[in-house]
Amino acid sequence: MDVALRAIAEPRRQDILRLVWSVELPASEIAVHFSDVTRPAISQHLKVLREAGLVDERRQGTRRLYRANRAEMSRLASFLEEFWDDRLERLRDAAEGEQRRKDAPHG
Amino acid sequence: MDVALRAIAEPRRQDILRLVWSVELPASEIAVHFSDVTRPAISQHLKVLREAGLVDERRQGTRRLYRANRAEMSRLASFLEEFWDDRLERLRDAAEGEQRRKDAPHG
DNA sequence: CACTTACGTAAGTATCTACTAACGTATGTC
DNA sequence: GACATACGTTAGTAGATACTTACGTAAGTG
Repeated sequence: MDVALRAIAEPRRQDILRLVWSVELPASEIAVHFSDVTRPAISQHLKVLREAGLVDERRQGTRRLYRANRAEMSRLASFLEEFWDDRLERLRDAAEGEQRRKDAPHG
Repeated sequence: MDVALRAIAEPRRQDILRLVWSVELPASEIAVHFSDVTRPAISQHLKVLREAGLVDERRQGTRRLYRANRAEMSRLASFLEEFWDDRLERLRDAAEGEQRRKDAPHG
């Protein structure tokens, strides 16, 4: 999960993800959209995204078609939402421990 | 926004955020929870989190009390959700162009 | 087969980053 | 004032990372 979070923390990879959000695109066409960077750099970003599960790859002849994996993106959004989750509050409680009694005695 | 995303991509800072999610804690007490790292390291992480707007700082005597900024975390979660948003789809459409017609219309 | 196309991979580099040890600073106590 | 406490900051370092150029490879074309 942290792998995916770190992958999407990079602006360049966010741009790539948006490009292939609902269209499948070959690597070369993705690279064309970024004039300030070489094709191998994009290839490396695609590798990071693929290993993070954020894009899927499909081969067609000599081409490799990429598309965003929305399910994985959804899990990523859920991860952030879980910061608000009650289950995590209980984990936190363990860390708080005595601190809580001092500040607000139950009653 | 990328600042916040990059800030939370670090597991150590995720742990810190969870600690101060609903309790205000002084820096030293936060540091105590991490035995494999020194206090200055935590101090530096707190700076990153503060500059990203993910925690608020309050001074009390010689101590500095930290607490998570839930509003900013909420905005961060929204940012990820916006990947699904129609507004972004339109931006992407510009990049797609004709490609869309050739493939299947997204139904 | 040679040649091209489309792409990943390797090697090298500059920059970033998470960390430690040492130092600086504000507040409180005597 | 001297001293302790709580904390940030600086300088330095090992490792990660985003990039470039050069090379490797698999699939198509003649």
